[in-house]
Amino acid sequence: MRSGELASSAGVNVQTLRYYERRGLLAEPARSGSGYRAYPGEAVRIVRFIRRAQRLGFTLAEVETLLGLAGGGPDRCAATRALATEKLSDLENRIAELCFMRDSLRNLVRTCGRPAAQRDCPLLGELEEER
Amino acid sequence: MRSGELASSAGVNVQTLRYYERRGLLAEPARSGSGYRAYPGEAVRIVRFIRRAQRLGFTLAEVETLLGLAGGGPDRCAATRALATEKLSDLENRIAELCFMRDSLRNLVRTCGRPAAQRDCPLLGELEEER
DNA sequence: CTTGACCCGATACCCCGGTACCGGGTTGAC
DNA sequence: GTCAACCCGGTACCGGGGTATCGGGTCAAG
Repeated sequence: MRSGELASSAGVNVQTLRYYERRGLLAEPARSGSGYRAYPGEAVRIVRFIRRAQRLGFTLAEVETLLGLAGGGPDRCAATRALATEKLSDLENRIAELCFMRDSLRNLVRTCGRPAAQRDCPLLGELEEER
Repeated sequence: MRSGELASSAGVNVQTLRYYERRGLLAEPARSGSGYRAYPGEAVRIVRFIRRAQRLGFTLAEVETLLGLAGGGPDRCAATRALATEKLSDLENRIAELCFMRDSLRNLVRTCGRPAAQRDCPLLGELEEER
């Protein structure tokens, strides 16, 4: 698969692929005789994975770590487990905060027809007095 | 409260406060005779709110919107509600994706002592074959 | 009345995650 | 055998979100 094809099927642009390659996120692919990159089919999944992780708020450096986790054998398990566990608690905190924010917005939507004093939004409510 | 005090109690640096002020996130505070900024006590909560929202993946532009929601009266309710609703579904999607990622990492932690073929991580597992 | 910690505005710079542009080579359908 | 569509490496640029630095004014303890 050439770079244009990979780019369009993974939904990124060609420059971005080269950028990922430079950053070490995407292994350097084989080259055709004339120097064109020849990606294996799995590259599509890798690139999509990168995008997904990014949407979830992981940085590219973290994505690199995440990709490393997948490859480690049982020999590297302790390190792998430590990394995964750390990411996990990070994730849990973020989920909890987002849920709080979500509940808070739900309340706002439910009550925002009322005068300010009767609204109920713990998140935004604390700012009601100012500005 | 002067800028240094606000900065340290909200956990940001003084330049950042000025940056937020330029961006319109933080109202211009009153000034002392000699031109020093004099922030009201609530500024601490506002700045902390900004940081929290950012950690959750909101951009500063979105934070501005969020701050706007708090102030809107019932007259601007329709617009407010629309914005809040939109953010809400956005939030819900992100929560769902993060939960998927969390479950996936949990499985990895649970099973990563086994040989690769017996591990169970839908997220990372799909990358097991390559690299 | 000096000295150190603080503040001011302005400007420049930094990292991240790309994106665009350049001059030039390759491919392949017509 | 030409022409559009693709690819190459290199380099420059962009927007977001700050951070650092400069030259100078202010405040308060000693």
